Amino acid sequence: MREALRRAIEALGFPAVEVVLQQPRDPGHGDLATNVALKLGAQLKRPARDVAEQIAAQVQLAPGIVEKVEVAGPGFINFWLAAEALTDVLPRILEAGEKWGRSTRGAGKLVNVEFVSANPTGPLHVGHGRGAALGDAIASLLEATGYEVTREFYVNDAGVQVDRLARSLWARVQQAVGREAEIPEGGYHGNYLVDLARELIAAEGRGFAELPEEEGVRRCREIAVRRQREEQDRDLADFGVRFDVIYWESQLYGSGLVDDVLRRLGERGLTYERDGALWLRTSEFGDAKDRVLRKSDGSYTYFVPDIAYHVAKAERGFERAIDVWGADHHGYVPRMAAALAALGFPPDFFQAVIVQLVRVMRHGEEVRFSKRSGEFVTLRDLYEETGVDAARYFFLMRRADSQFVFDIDLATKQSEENPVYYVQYAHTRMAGIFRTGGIDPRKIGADGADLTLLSEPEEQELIKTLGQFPEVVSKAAETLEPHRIVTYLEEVARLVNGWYHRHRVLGAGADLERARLVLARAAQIVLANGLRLIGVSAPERM
RNA sequence: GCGCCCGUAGCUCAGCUGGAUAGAGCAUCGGCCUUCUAAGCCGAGGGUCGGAGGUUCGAAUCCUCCCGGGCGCGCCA
Repeated sequence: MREALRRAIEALGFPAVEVVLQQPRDPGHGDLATNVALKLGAQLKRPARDVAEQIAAQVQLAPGIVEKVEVAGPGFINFWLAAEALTDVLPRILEAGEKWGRSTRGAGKLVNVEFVSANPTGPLHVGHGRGAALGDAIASLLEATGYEVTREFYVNDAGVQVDRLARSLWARVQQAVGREAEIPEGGYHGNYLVDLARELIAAEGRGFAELPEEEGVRRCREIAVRRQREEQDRDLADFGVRFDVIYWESQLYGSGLVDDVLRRLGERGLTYERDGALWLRTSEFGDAKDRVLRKSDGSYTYFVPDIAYHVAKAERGFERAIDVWGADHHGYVPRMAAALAALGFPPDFFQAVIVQLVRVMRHGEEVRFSKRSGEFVTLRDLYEETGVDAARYFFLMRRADSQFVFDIDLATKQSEENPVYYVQYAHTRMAGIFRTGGIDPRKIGADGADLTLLSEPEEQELIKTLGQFPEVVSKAAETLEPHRIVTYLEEVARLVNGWYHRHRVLGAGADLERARLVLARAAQIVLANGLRLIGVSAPERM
């Protein structure tokens, strides 16, 4: 099609332009349309309609594909496809089954998708949940487009925050045996540490509190970190998110990579000393200013291990590193990109996806959360109340960079007001047809079915839309935007529900029923595949 | 003050590498259950696409400025 247009343009002696074909939103404008004549008209300074007429007359299309060509509006060329060409996609969907929508664009390249990466200092909150849903869906999208994906969680177990956690727990241990102790400055006040301290005393005996402070804090650190990590993993697993690799910051120090990175930057002449500190010339690579690597007291800033961590990703064989970061970290993107550019990494190696904060509304008012005060909505609280499907769907139905309001009341409604069920219900209805008909959906084939009988407008629209799924998946993967899948699924569900309501499948007459079963099966496959990509179940019954 | 993101229907948001009358869900109003699940369908009302300029045959989409909201701007993590 595209090729035929290109040839026609060439034959007419017009300059070469990119031929863009799109599906017009108005069915009155055909099945496919192109605006090449408008582009050419502008370039040639000739009326676009004349150019369009010439192209339309010149273009030679394989018979049986296009039924009608028309020039319309300011110079669009509209095409109407023949019935066979349109329904041609249905057997392909049935044959591909679970694989429908997949592609091999990624060509087996290794990609690392790092997300959540919460400090091991407390339970995961709703913000982590949005990151988890997003990262997992991005990973799934990349897998669907042929990448080899590793889902990774990075643990800052060597920093100040963990130290504060350890000292906070130690203080709780002292309190548990009746001593006066205060949570240190910047420490963690959450009740989970009170519980953990009590547990510790129960398990280890009161003697635990008598340990020298240094050793007590050290053991508290180990115990608290292990405990928090276990709890986070449980929260994530029950949310349907699993990681292939948990990468510890402390691993980096053992590997010597941290010092190595500093050395490599120095060799390239990209560092300098000033005011007793060591600086990296990130401003030469697009950052707003240079950054400190080693403070004047001799210790490293967190920036150094972070750079080393990303270098390690490359050394582990990954060709792309995608990080899902909260909005509060967006300022570090140019800095990290600059550091990696300084080390000679290609610009497309590192990509950060910024996820905006989530506000949670309940009963019409905002639920505030803060780790300091120990009062917040945890991720587990949220999905235990709304269900995993609803929570994941809500997190993904909006663009990552939109600040959005999670309405718990809406998500928990078991009624038509809840958008989660809309897509699932469309899938359920298709399943219901097969169940009622006593048909095994996996055995439905298109062989021998006369698909040209699917001539109702609702059927034509639905078929066209089902055919777009692979493109939608590719685009979503390319842009790292899972919400495109949700938007698409809602469109499919709307068309499915409208079709289902207006036309019967079972009992429509032998030939028509046969054809409609193929369409119902194709719709079910697309809905199921799309839901799987975003980590939401596709139920048989509701 | 500087940087990034956002500003589209009453509410929550799609649409943004420019294209034909700006979409969905919720909310409001009116219809539809003897037939594959009404968690549904059909219809109606509702918009200066934050504002002002500019580029273009054509701007929600690109550019500039302004207004409003969020986040970030440390030898903190």
